[in-house]
Amino acid sequence: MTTDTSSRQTTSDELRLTALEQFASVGFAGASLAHIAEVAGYSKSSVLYHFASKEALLEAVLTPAIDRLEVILEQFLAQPETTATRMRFVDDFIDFILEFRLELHTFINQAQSLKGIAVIDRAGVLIMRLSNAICDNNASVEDQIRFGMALGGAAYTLVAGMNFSTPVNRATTSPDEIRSALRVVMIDLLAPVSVRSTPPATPTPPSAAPLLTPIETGK
Amino acid sequence: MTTDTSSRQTTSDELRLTALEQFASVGFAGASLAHIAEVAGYSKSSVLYHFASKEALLEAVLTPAIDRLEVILEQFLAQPETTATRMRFVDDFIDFILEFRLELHTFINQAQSLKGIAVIDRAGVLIMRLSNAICDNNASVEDQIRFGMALGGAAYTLVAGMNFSTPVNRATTSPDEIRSALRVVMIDLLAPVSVRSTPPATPTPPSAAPLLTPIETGK
DNA sequence: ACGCTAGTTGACCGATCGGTCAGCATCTGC
DNA sequence: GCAGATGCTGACCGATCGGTCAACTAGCGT
Repeated sequence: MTTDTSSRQTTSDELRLTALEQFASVGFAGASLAHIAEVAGYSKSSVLYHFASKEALLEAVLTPAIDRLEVILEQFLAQPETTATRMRFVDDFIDFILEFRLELHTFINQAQSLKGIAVIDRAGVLIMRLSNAICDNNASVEDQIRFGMALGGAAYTLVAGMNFSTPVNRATTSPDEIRSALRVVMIDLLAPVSVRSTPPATPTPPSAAPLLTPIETGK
Repeated sequence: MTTDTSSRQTTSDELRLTALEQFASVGFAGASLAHIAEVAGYSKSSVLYHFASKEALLEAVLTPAIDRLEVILEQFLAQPETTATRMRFVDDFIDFILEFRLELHTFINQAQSLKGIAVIDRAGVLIMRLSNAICDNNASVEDQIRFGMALGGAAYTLVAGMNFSTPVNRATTSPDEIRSALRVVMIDLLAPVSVRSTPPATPTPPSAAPLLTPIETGK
């Protein structure tokens, strides 16, 4: 057995990585086993030797990300909710997004068409729980939109959105710069929904509901 | 000739609509001509009679949305920039997103794999110009992320994100409610990039509404 | 030397893909 | 009546899809 616990790259790993890139860029339906194999430097038969089917390959590709997300969520739900734990949660979540951006992008944009596959359904309920954990009680439509835009927006921006920037921009932007900017925007997006739960003493005067001013929509 | 200028549904229209739904839900690669035809109630040959190829069908599906987006952008760029014109632009943009959510979702999430198709490339440069128009001078990384999250987040939330909500929620949420909530969040996201003089935002309410002066969305 | 297992591959399969083509209605103008 | 579009279809094509299978190679314990 090649049980190499260290960082060595096994065939399985290479195939998983290549498949992930393909799934994220051309979609699950658009990525053929033959093409994945060719890019990775193997034959289609080899792919099907390591993974029972195309669906099994998808599961193997996404499962680590979903596992990690589940850990983060459980850890957050296990503690009593304070501002500190909530911030810790947001930071963990940003770590997750940055580390598993391709997996997130794959799931976010294709979950609807992949319903029925185990890991996809599992991720679906996880996203639901995540949404409830952040918006929890009296989740308004606006709160749900804030969460959805944070999730879908991050997935898009970090994967597809970058391709619109000039190559110069992409090259000169350090990961740390992206991370801190993303953090600011994410917190800005999710702040109004989080303010609600932990104002023990300090106000938020009733006149100004957190950030929002009622706006009329003509039609 | 069936030049019916009124709202009658021609075969071409039915096919376009069905194709749009399929492209948005299972992706361009995953949507087969035979399945589109079957759902619409025609044969695959009929689809290829009205549209020269699968790519031509995609172009016919996306072009109206891109045309509309181009008009909005040109109109904004033609005027001197004031708070009023900028708000008008944001409202137009939200109208656009709501009306063409499926087209936007299709383009946003599959542009990278469809590069080379005319309408996709055209949409790509349009998005670039749009980003520059909103972030214009000294666009920081954070500004670009804000724009990307607004764009990708809206596309996701309005199409895929809704599927996670309970059916009850989906049914009881009126379009107007969604629209106004989306407007608040979008402006919240894009406000800092337009009012750059404002110091780094503390989540406290008073500083939050720089350009949120209530304006009728004349539509 | 031996058998066993893991890894890899090409040949092959039925199904489906996008696309072509000849033909069948239906309607129009003459 | 009929010539010519227009709309639509089934039969068919080569290519590619996901997946199966037998065969081959290389290493390892005995």
